Amino acid sequence: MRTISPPVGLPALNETDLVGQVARRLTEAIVQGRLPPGSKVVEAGIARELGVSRAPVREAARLLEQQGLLVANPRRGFFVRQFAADDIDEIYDLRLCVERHAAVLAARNLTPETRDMLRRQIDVLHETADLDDPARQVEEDYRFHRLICEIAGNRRMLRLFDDLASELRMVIGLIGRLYDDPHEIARTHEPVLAAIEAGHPERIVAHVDYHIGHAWREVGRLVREIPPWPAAAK
Amino acid sequence: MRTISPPVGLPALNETDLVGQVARRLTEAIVQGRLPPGSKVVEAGIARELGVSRAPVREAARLLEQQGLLVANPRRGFFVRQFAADDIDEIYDLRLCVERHAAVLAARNLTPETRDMLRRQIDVLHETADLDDPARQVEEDYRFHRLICEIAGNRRMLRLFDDLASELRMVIGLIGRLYDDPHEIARTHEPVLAAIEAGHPERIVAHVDYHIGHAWREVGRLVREIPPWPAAAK
DNA sequence: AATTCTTAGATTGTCGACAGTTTAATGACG
DNA sequence: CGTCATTAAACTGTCGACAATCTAAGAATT
Repeated sequence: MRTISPPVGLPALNETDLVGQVARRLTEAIVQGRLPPGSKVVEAGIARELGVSRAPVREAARLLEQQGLLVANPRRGFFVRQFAADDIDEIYDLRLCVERHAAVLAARNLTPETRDMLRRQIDVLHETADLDDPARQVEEDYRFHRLICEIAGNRRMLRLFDDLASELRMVIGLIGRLYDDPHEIARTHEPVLAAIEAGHPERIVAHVDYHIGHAWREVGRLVREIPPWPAAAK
Repeated sequence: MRTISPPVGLPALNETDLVGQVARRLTEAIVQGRLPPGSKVVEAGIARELGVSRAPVREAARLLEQQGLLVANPRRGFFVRQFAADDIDEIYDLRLCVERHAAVLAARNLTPETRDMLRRQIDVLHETADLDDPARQVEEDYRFHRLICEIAGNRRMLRLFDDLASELRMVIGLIGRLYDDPHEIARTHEPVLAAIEAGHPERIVAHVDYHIGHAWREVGRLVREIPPWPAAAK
């Protein structure tokens, strides 16, 4: 005797989504540097470690490959991606191009609700700045930029942002720290939001350029300083 | 007794890349409309039809999912993507944003060689226009735009272009025809190249906007005219 | 000692099978 | 007749196995 289907339309969490879980675990391991760039990802090893078979691991690896965290060599296996300085330039070049556009669109679609969401996120950034938790800080930073893309309302643009962010998360995670003064970072988001609220395309682009350009230079500098990745084992 | 390894560094074609082959076959079937939008892609069926097991089919499907041709419903299978009018808008919005930038970068990197490649591709477009082969025409059109992205020199941007193009190819393939006068299309590429050769960012953006905007309106119109896809079987 | 050949171990690509879920068809009931 | 349970078929998610290939260690050769 089965009772009625659930009345509230809940997102229906994929109870047994092995592929997703494996993908998350792998991502975590990569970002935390436990799987250093250049190292081989042995399917059977991961599978044994997680108590699953190789099939879900393979599919998860393909996912991470598409996200740019892994590189596949046919008949040779998956390897953790190695980033060079010019990868950073590519990512930020594209990101800048897209986020400029996203911000302009977001301004066009801005409602009181979405405006408040952005403001609240800046508050969160300030709160997080006190926690001395770099990973969390980076995460909340992305959340702000992601919000802009969401408000822009182009799903493909949002996906692109997520892909670029996943690569950046890896790089930044490996660098370890990013910002010297987390509060300063929180502050630099404010003029971006102000420009969006004002709705002047030129001003928006100028502020986005300044903000992202800053991060670009910063990350680029750090990558060039600590270049040969931690331990390209194997 | 094995002779020496081949002296010339050839690309080493992946003899037995089942996943890739399956992916190509599937793509073909989708673009040609044999797998209509909304229809279910049964793994076992495809596998049997191609004489392989389900594993490669699954991985190929995941690939096409990332490319936006399929949609995965957990525990329910893969379905051929259904495009609505707003999908077209999303794709072209993003494409415009990216190609503007690509064209400006291409102008910056332009060499006599790459310039000639672009010119030659326009010639090819004119030649193809006489063939009355819409699919080929669309293909050569993409080749021109892709060249610009290649010359721009950002690999991630190129990949984004390819993904967007693969979605557009599907839509346009299903629409059947695209251009009334293929020669006119060939001609409209010329001012774009001219602007890139001249190297004025504003002029480049203006011409790219005009060219892509034209295609946007055209495709948008056709999609709205022939809206409910051919046969959303199943 | 350095380089090439040989061989054993490790790893990927692919396959067929099985359990659990979804879907469609059938029949019961209002 | 239409709605709701019941059952059978179809399909996905996952697994373990096997052959083909790659990798690395050791032997042979110069």
